[in-house]
Amino acid sequence: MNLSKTSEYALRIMSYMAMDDKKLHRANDIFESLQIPFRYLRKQMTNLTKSGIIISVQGKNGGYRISRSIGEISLLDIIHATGDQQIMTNCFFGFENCALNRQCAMHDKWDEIRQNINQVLASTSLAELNENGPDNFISNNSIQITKNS
Amino acid sequence: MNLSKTSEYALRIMSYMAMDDKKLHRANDIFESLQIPFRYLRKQMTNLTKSGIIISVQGKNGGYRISRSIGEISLLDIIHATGDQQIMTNCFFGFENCALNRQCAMHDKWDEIRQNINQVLASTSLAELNENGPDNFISNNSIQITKNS
DNA sequence: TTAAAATAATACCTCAAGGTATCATTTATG
DNA sequence: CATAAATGATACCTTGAGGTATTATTTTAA
Repeated sequence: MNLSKTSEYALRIMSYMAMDDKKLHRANDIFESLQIPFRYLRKQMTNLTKSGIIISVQGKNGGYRISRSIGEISLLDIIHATGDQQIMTNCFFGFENCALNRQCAMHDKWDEIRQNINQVLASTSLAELNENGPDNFISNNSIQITKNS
Repeated sequence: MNLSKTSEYALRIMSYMAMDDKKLHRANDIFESLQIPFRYLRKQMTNLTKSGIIISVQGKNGGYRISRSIGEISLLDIIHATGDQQIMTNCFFGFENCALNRQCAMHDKWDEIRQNINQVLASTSLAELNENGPDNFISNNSIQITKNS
């Protein structure tokens, strides 16, 4: 009933990058601010690049940059970019055909919740998050983690 | 962003048992109707018994029965009975201290969603599900599964 | 042109949720 | 009392998400 860790990470990464949205961010900088396991972060930056939501510049002085205007990127876009297409689409009881055939006893109530969540995620942009105050989405319980390459 | 399979199963099991709430249901009957993997079902029936939401009668002619009035059992109760206490309590970004210390940029919007979900789950009883029509929460894409004990 | 600093690719490891297998225990009934 | 029919306890297997390790590639700049 929560987002996957991968989606949480992606949301934090994109939020962080959006603070300076024209800058080329190095994986190492993101790691030092967000404390996401470094090698996993690296892997995911590549995935996000493949999804097109960020672009990468290889080689020395390389890094990552947000590919579009932060006003045009919704939280739902970010979640989708992680490959998590199934955000709140399933039947409450987990029935495969619920949406198609007969509806389960929770269908209407659950559908309302799903639509609500999707609406909030789709209508909240990175730009809007930024307006809620700088860096308040960065972890505030930072136990220092060492990088190990 | 979905319930655990275990919680889905528990909801289906309880919904099924609620259709005849005074009856002693055998695991085998529940299996034949719901097509939940038999041995996993058996294990979970024992877990639900330990949680107190159902009672078990051992020995020949034994089975399981709902322990309280179905008007008094909410969907949230059932989810909690599976040990899933974390239903929609977490920070959107996954920060540990968000609720306590500084709030993340999504705190208010997300809190509203969480409260909404919890309110619906806590206020919907098994009795109410039953009113939505008999057995419409039973799987309708039943591929016959064999039991193997 | 070579070394250093960055990302990319690939393969592997770990752990918990979901699922399976086996044996033990309880109880009704012939 | 013995058997069958039910649940209980316990241990193990499987799979995918999350995480790690190693090597390759790209690019800048001394």
